[in-house]
Amino acid sequence: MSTTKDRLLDSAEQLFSREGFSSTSVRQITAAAGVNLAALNYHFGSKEQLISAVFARRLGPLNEERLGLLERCSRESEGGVPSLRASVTALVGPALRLSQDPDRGGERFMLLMGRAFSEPGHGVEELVLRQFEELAQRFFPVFRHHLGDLSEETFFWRIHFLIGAMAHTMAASKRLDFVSGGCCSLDNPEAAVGRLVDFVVAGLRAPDRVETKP
Amino acid sequence: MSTTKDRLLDSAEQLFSREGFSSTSVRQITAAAGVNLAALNYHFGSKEQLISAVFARRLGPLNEERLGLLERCSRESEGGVPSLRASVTALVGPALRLSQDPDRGGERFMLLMGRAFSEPGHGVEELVLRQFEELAQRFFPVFRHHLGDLSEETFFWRIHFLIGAMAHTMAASKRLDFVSGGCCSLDNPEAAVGRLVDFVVAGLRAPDRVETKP
DNA sequence: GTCTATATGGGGATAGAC
DNA sequence: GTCTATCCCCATATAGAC
Repeated sequence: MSTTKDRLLDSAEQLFSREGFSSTSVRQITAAAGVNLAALNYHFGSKEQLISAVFARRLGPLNEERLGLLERCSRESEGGVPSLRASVTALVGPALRLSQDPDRGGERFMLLMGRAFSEPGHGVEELVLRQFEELAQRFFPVFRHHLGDLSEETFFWRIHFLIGAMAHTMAASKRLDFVSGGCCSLDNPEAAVGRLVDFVVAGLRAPDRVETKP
Repeated sequence: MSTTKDRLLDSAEQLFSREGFSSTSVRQITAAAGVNLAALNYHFGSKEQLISAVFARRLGPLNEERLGLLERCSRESEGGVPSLRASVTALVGPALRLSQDPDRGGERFMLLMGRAFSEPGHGVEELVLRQFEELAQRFFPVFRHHLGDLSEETFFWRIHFLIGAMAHTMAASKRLDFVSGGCCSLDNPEAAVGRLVDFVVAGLRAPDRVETKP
């Protein structure tokens, strides 16, 4: 039997992903969860703290999975440094698989990640960026090891593009349907991971043609 | 002298980009514009129609610029087909330059584009996708001409990644500051365009390693 | 075209009984 | 932990005078 707290988290995740944070009222959430209006404030204190809780529930395990994969690749590689392809896969694979797993929020949670940045003022942006810092500390040095030819500026720009391609793939599968006229979809996560990694690794490895200003 | 209508559009653009659509009230908008509350409904009919108007004002000229650039490249190329690099530049260049031009909404409008997709229910998503269709009709055949080796499915996935990298670059310059520890920024749009094009063209051209299912 | 005043409805949060 | 009832505030939209 699911607890009141869990039902609130589930209903909130679903409604926030469909309607946005501001457009979703606590009355809608409690009604959908089949619990009393006052239970929300009792368990979470406020609507804002509920929003944070919705994110924290998914983000922790996701990032642990990414770090665990990276570590496994490190141990299995000679020299202790995983290949660029393997490390990019460790970063984007868990996220894309999560986005197709209905038991862990599936597509809903990925839509929410997009919203975290584009609908500010709920404290979520900070939460997500803080979680990201831990990833950066572990992943960036590995990337840098394979991309020593790039200037520092170009290196970070490339990371930025990588994040963009990944975020868009997670959050915008509906737009993929649209641009492809229906011929592509995300139902095969492993193929999507492969395609994303192909694209990103080639982009990261492109020669650095932009002069850094002196 | 700016008209009431323009002042409402400017204030709305600014507030929507900072706070989101639902969180911004018509009272805030009219107060910031220094006009009467009722003027908003008089000129635009409703808050929703104002939102659409904010987008339509910027999106039309932007896409015309992109199509114009593509056409110019076509005329200047032998055979009438511009290079992959030139056509990608025609697509992403105007958007990145716009995002740095305060006279045309600058960064504000780019944040709004992100919000258009992540805060639904205001009719904006449809508006943006409709505008995008015209771009697709002109740009996609050129891209396909240079990427004949890819399966159709992989081709559209690559376009999807291209859009992701572009959208993220436009909307998320603050996150670039963050991931780079402050060493990168968007103040030099031409360098940013160059870096984005380098990354994207290399990604598009990567060999197709994913088997299409039979 | 612009204003004031108001109609009408919903929002988040809480006090206090059970 | 859960409920009811309620406080107080703000939302969008419009009617009707100027």
